[in-house]
Amino acid sequence: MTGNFFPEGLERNEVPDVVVARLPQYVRTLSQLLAEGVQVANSQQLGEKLQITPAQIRKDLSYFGRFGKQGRGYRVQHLLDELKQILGLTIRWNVAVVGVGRLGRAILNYPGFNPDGFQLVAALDDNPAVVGEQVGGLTVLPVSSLAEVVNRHQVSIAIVAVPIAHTQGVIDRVVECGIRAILNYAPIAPQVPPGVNIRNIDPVLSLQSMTYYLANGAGEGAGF
Amino acid sequence: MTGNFFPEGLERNEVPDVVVARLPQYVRTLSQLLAEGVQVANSQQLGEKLQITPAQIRKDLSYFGRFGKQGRGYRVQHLLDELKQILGLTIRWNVAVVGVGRLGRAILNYPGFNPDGFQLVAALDDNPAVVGEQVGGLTVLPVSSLAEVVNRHQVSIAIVAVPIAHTQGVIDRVVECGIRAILNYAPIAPQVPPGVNIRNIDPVLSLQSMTYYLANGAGEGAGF
DNA sequence: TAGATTGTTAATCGATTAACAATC
DNA sequence: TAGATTGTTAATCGATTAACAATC
Repeated sequence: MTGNFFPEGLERNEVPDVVVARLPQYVRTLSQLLAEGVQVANSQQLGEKLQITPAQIRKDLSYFGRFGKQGRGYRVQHLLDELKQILGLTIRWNVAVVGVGRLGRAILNYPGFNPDGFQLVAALDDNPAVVGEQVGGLTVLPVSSLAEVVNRHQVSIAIVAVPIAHTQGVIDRVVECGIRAILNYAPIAPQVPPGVNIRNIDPVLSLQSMTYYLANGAGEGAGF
Repeated sequence: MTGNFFPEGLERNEVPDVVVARLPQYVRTLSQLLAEGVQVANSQQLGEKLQITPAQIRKDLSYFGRFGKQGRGYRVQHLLDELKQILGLTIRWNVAVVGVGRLGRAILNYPGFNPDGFQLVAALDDNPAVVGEQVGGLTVLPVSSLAEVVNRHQVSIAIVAVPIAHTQGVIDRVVECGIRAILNYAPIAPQVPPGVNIRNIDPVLSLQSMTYYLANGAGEGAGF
């Protein structure tokens, strides 16, 4: 899609997933610092904000290049730009929401995706009572039109918020349409073929791991 | 709060957080198997369902006791009961929702928490226009009444869904009221003192780590 | 230049997996 | 009993942290 960002001959595959998962947090913190007018930050200061050791921050960044200056630290604006580039956040990503029930509606009306460059461009549902309705500024389309919608709008991400019983089936269809990134809100862990990314938003699992600590005394440190 | 569940003299602290985080998934899978009428399952079969190695499942379970029979496997009902007990899921947990904006409303109307033993018993907001309103069967109370509400309803978990600017402040107050488990929906990582558990539900972070793989070719295996 | 902080290598730590004796 | 699978120990793997030479 876009070029690749591995200057020193590093293979993409060498970057651990856990490192990639931290980069968006770095972007958040740097954006915040920028908004506060901070121009330069060192790994120590970033580490405090992020609750991560300075060594880890430097190590993480080293997978992608050299972004700091010895004796100084990192220019906030510069590092932010670089990380956004690496994460593909300079591109606008078109997103289709499949499932316009209670949860789907909340997602379609949630204003938190667009500021980060994610455009909800289509809403789909299989319930004839819902198709045609206007939700979050979009006309709900039948799921049967998925392939067409994906092509027409250049959709590369699907947010799936359908009942458990339909989730795996819907995700299979989404994958068939060429989608390679899925955000799933159903409380199951759907199977996807290699090369397809999926993340599950599952608040009940989070609650259920916390009750362990509530029931068995003591808590963790800073959570995770 | 309740008794502790470490038969062989195991210290609570020895169980890695990552293991605790997997237990709710085991519970899910076992519930599903039970619903399908499966009575016995071995670590191999569980591993396939969960996309985890059989060795890991056995290792994880061994932190808590011996639940299987050599040559047979695990009785689904029995293991499920044990894990629910360990996770504290036999208790009913009372939950307060702080923040009754769009997101808070979606949460209060979401039917997915109660079936798992979490009771939403109070809704609080600081907006005078919202206080007094009925949402999800609850009358919205002012945040100033938090301490009283926590005591009266024996609340031990807070779901916080307030704007970023207020999140840290609200969470500080929640902690002051004695809450030790927090589910935060604001897109920041609030600081909490040791002994307090917090989980952040942050779909934008999930999307932003997926764009990395979209922008830089290839995907991961089965997601995470 | 002297002081500070990066980038990177090596050491440590912890989690996952393999292997197998115990045992149902 | 023979076969299967657990529970557990030891080996491996990978991620985090410490340390320090390079360098701004």
